[in-house]
Amino acid sequence: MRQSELFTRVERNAPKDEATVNAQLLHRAGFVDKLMSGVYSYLPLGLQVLRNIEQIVREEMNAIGGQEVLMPVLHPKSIWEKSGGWDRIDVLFKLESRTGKEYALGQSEEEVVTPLVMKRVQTYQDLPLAVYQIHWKFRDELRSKSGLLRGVEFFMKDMYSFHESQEDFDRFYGIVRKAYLKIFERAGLVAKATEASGGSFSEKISYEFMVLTDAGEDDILYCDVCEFCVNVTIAKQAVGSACPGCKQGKLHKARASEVGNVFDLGEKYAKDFDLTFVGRDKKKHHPVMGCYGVGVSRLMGVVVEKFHDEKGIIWPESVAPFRAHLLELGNASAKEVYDYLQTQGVEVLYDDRNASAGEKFVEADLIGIPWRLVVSEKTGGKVEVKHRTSKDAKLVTKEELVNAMKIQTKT
RNA sequence: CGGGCUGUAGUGUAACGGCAGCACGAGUCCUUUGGGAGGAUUUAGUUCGGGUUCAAAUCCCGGCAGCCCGACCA
Repeated sequence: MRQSELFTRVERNAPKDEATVNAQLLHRAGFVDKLMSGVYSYLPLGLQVLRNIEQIVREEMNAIGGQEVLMPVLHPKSIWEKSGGWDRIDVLFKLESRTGKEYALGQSEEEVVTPLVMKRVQTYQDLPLAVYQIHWKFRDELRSKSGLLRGVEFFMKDMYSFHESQEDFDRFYGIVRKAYLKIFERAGLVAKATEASGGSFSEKISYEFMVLTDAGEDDILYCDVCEFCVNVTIAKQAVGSACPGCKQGKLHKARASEVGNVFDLGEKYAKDFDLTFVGRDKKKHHPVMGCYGVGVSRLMGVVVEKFHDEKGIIWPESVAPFRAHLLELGNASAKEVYDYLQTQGVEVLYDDRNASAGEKFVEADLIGIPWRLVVSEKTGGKVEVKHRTSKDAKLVTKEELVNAMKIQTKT
């Protein structure tokens, strides 16, 4: 992609109202544009990051047998009355058409997926089943905040699983848990599986996947030795007390952002929508349901909160909008290098603009693409390669570039 | 939803109640080109409605919007 043709551009100043790093940097670097509080447009660079995260999530969900579907955002009132959500869920957006019909905007999709699955599940042989989608969600939050971290409209992966027994749900939960930790790891993050309350729809414990960041909204207690971690709102322990899990470590308190969650829905929705299957005992049963979310757009914000410096964003290679940022300085032309990299399948943003060297460097640091390549009169036919996190650059020929960019630098 | 702060050009910022200015950006031209270059020229603004006043960006009231704290976030 030629940067001269990119329809967004960077801004020198941060918007004065934004206090969080992700809101400031993503706006300045031209990744997103705020339409109103909690609602964003994703511009070319931002959309690419969103798609990259989405693809990681998709691959991991497919790997555990999830089947992707796309369900409606506009829902009839009737399904929300059946589950009781119409009156109970205060974040539910409700609309009325010109003929007076009432609708809801999806804030979660149990009401859609349960009847959908009911049409295709007859016996225990059809179970277990897991379907998911990656789509917009709407929640009428009283207060959006912190850039992409809490929106009224946000992009989310939601998966729903159906099981013939509680034991089978528990088994599957373990599989999803591993897949989730892998997703966050691939996005460059370390997440903790945290015990939390099940909310008003479930008496059972739920699990939240938390990334430690001061920009988050939750406080968690975690063990410094084992994996034990609990949301402070339901914690029975105090800061500094011994870990109830391993009995060795101490509990520490930290601020965190919830990037994923799991709910054990039991038989609630199956009963609401009368979803049954014929079991091995030849009798009718309600399946046990689970629901699993990953906040895709929030994840993008959390990545920026975790990976930035005073100059700008530092994208992990797995989610970066491009692998390389090619700058041509002065009268030199990097067109040949650009064409070559494209034949090698390297995603490259080519800064072919007529701008000063300093401006190009500053903007490249702000945008945060992992590898910076420079072609100038100084590089004498070679290309200068530098990782965003490194101070040192080296000169290589264009044929050596692909190899030179394989060397990972720790962020 | 309660409380606080704030609304001036695309962005950032000035202007005692008295001619709305500056910087960056954007357009054109010239010179520049290794860490936000220089010159010439052009472009673009007081959130909305009411009130006080000879006169309102400025004071008062209300709406709307943004941010922050809290509550909320099945």
